[in-house]
Amino acid sequence: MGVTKTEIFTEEQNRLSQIAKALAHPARIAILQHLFKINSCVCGDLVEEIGLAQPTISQHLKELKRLGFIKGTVEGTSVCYCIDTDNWRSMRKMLFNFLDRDNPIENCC
Amino acid sequence: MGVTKTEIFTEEQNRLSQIAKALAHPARIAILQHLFKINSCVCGDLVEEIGLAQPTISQHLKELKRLGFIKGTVEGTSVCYCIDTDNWRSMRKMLFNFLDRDNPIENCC
DNA sequence: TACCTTTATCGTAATATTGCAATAAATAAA
DNA sequence: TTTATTTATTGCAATATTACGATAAAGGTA
Repeated sequence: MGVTKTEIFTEEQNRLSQIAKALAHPARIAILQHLFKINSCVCGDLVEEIGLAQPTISQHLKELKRLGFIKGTVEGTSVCYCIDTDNWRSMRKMLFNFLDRDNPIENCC
Repeated sequence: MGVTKTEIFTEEQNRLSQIAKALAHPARIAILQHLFKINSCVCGDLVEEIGLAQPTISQHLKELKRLGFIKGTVEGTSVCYCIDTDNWRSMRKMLFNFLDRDNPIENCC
């Protein structure tokens, strides 16, 4: 049917997959990398930096903002984006907790 | 268009987004969690464990296998799945490297 | 006010994803 | 060989995602 059956999964499973989904596009990875690289806000140079059309970048920014990875404040005619540090840390922590396991059985199959 | 423009991104950006995409579904999170929980292989009880139809689970397993998160070996009529430890660690490392940053500027906006 | 700049939204086309019934494939057991 | 069991594949319908042109919205400037 094309729609995920969220109701049969736990809160944690749904949350983890949502966080992962936000990172599941190279443009959104690139946006986050750029924000960390310049170590401050970004005010509109993402379109030339990344090479997608302005509406497309706007859409990706909206998605990152929806999940809480970034926040944006209006500054004159432009909007200033930066990492939302608190949310970034909490989502990173969730992913770390999930990923930081090791299967002690090296060759079970 | 609906198709991601992979050619304008770096190898790393594409790889990271692919890894994230594999985790971007609660069923695949649940499968991996289950594999870690039982701490060994799983031979076909995932359908009842998760609650999706058998072809759907098979599809998710295929995707996890394609990315290298799990591996499966035929064992009689059934197939035995487990975490692919080496790949798991290397993909985890990539995600860690990407996620383990902090923006020193707390409130730039 | 009129104009410019910047970002968001709308509408739409192309493609991808999710889910499952039906069925095939593979192997074990009778 | 026939039958049962388990998993993979096919085909399809419903929905989601990606991308962008056109345009709106918001605020600054002349």
